[in-house]
Amino acid sequence: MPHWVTAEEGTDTESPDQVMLYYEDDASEYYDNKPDGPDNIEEQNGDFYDSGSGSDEPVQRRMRPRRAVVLGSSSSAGSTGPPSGPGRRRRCGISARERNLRRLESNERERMRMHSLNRAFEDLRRVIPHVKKDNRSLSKIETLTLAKNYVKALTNAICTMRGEVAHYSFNSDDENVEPAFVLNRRDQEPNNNETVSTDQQEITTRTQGFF
DNA sequence: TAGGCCATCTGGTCCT
DNA sequence: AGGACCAGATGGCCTA
Repeated sequence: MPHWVTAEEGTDTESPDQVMLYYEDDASEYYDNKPDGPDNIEEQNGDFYDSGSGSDEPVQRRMRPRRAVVLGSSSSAGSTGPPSGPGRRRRCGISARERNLRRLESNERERMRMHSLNRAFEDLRRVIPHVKKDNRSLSKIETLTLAKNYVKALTNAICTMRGEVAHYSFNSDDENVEPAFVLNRRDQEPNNNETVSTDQQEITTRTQGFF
């Protein structure tokens, strides 16, 4: 466990508005040696892999360095809501140790939440036809933009097949992402055992040129 | 070196 | 009350 140091360590009577918490150098134990637990990140040959997602892609795992943190001050996120600082609401009857524990638990939950969000992004990347650019995976914004375009293109294809007018047109914003379009995912994923139906091939062919 | 992308921390707000 | 969600801040990594 990290050694949390407060301005008045050992007392529960400090004003939360003036307490400064910081990690000592040996606090890296919490970050570097703590079990990975639910996110299933495994280190292999210096790279980290997400065994939960089934991906062979190395998962970037960058440890944020410990830095001084002032609790109780109106730091980054206080732009909205009531003014903070002296007089701000405080939890009654919660010791500094308890607050620290809550904060660490909250951080862990937030980390898990972001990991699950990233897994969802990875799943989305897998189902969007694209070609890796410079041998790198799609960024998040590219993934979302491509997905949007893909849905629009598929919708238009369906409309065309029904003899209806296409629902969507593609504007310049849609062209921000320019990864080449892959006609057949099986070309991209040789081990993919999925079968592509005739209708799917038809749709795929009709969406050519939208990406 | 600047800029893009990202992970993480953090505190406020919303929801159950 | 506590967890989920959100957005701002920060700093590391990578590439042009």
